[in-house]
Amino acid sequence: MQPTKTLKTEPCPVARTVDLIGDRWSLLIVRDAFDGMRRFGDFQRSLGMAKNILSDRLHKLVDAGILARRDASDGTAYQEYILTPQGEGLFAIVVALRQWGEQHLFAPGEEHSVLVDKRSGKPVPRMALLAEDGAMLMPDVTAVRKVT
Amino acid sequence: MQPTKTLKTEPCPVARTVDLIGDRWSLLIVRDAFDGMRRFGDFQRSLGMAKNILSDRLHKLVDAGILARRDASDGTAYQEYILTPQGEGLFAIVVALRQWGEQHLFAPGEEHSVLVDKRSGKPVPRMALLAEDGAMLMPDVTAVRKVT
DNA sequence: CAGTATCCCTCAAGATACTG
DNA sequence: CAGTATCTTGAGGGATACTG
Repeated sequence: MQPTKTLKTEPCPVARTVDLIGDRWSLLIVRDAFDGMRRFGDFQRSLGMAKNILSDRLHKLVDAGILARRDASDGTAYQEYILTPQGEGLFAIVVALRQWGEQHLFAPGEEHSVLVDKRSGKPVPRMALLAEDGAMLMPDVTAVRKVT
Repeated sequence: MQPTKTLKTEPCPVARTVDLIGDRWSLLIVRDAFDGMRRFGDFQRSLGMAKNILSDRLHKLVDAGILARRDASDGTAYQEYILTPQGEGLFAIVVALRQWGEQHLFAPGEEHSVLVDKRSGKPVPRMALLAEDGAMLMPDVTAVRKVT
């Protein structure tokens, strides 16, 4: 028996994604990367996590093709971790998590961070799933189907 | 020290959401609930997880206001678990996880499930973050800001 | 069938010391 | 500063037996 069942071979994409990044830290590292963070120490201070765990997660994210490890741009001997195009694809996930949390996990008036459009300075609208004609797709008009 | 640092009081909504549902099973239970699943045994068979863990997760999801526990509609003595409005709000997260997984975690031609619009039968478009004027918002034109 | 209770084990996570 | 290595702990997860 494997102690924790692997979901890597599940036919459901949700399951595979959760298996890959559904842990306590990976998505928070990615969030910080979206925020422009690149260096080991910056992540570590920002997240307050143990360095060995951070090291492990960074390697896993690199192996998964989500982050790329590069020589630091400032000429020091160190590395920096930047999002790959595949990693940038996680934006929708991070935004969806953020928007749900903003709406449901803060007391009224409680301070929290919001995502804004840099150009206008205004908070971004709520993300939604749209049909081809632009209508909002609610859960009940969608279904899961198998394809190859 | 608490063995696992709590993120419940973090100012970042992403962190709080991850703390709440960022585990191996919660989002898969929610996924199944979106698929119309309601009964304990159905979840258990679908997910293949230990019953005690399922019991624990269902309680936590109920406590979090994501699922509601009701008497079964078929007159049996048992309960069913259905998504609350707050739980339905997780749709965007599940869809975002699904779409990223579809794109990055399957070999070409490998069978997987897709989300379709029931009315047209066609796969739904990729979810994206849109500005008020309908333009797609890429990560680099957004920033995180604190508000109260 | 729908759970709850118990036991066990693994691994994620943390603390700390160490190296280049 | 940027990591790696080692040790310890406890929570998460699993198997199984039990109850209504």
